[in-house]
Amino acid sequence: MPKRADLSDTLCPVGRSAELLGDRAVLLILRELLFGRRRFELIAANTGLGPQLVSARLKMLVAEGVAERRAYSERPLRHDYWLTDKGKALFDILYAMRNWSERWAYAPGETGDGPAIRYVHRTCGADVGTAKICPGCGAELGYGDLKGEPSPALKAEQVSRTA
Amino acid sequence: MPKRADLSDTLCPVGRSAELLGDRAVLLILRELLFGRRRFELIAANTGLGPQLVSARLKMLVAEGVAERRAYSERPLRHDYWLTDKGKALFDILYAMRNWSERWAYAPGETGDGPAIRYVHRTCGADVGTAKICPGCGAELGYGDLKGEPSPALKAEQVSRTA
DNA sequence: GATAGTAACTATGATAATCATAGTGACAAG
DNA sequence: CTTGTCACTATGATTATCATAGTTACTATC
Repeated sequence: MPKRADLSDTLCPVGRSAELLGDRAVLLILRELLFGRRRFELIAANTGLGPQLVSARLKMLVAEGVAERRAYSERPLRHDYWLTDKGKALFDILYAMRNWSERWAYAPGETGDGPAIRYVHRTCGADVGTAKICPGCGAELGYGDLKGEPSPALKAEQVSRTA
Repeated sequence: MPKRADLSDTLCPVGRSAELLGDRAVLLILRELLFGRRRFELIAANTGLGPQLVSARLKMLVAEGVAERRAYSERPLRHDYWLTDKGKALFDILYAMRNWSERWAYAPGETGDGPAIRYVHRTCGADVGTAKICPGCGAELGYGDLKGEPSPALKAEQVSRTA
């Protein structure tokens, strides 16, 4: 393909974020980072993406100010990736994606009898289901407010990817 | 590139929707459909995508049950594209993208003095800003609840695309 | 009634992004 | 001094994307 058209100068807010998020690799890497999986090899394994793609996208995310690269060990020198505030704010989008999928993306019974990931509000303990505000306490739900519990089937899939 | 890896069988809800949404063309076309722009040529013009890409993606969206193709004229035979309920539910995701961009994706003053798109709650008239629930009446905000008003600069951009 | 639109597409060739696989550099452990 | 770990980089085959032009089936105008 020719160089993909650049949308970063459009004034449309959906277009702007589409430039960043309209890319499978980016979405998967952000999922990993939002789940607190920060190491290169773990991200590559969990997403199934090749190291070259992971490398290229992480560099881009750092350049965009969405993630930052930190040394977590000096000897041997090792780096991992953390979300910035700008990156953490993407939680709302990925959470909306999760909510849509739980409702529309599975065949009946495909996830067992519950959702693929059960989310609980950390501060009040309520199961939030797919709500935008906590049904227990009415608080808005943002980055870090939820504790996710993958279904047994999903957990098994995750284990098989890293094995 | 080789055939892109298929994620549609992953049990992760973010992975599932990433298969659909991790594509610039899809996001832009969904934006058009959510804004009520249903005709092929208009979608192509507003997104800047070539007709072949628009055609391929619309076919996919129809196959996925996100959109449907309807005849709006018999003589001459002409078709356009409408969102299904499954498609309308994607509003939450695009709205979250818009909210993120309004906060993080513009240089200071780039959009004038307000947001790139001002959204007003249809039923109560309140300016919702970038809230998830209406600050005026407390209602949840979904597809069709909001009336968007693009800033003068964005409106000019849209006009220039269709000219 | 021949020419010029209009709208929704399809066809073609050049280019570049992606994948799979293998390899590198710097260090630690046995 | 060989093996292992981790964060990458290198290479070649494949294919999606872009730009541009063309097609089909009508309607409207001259």
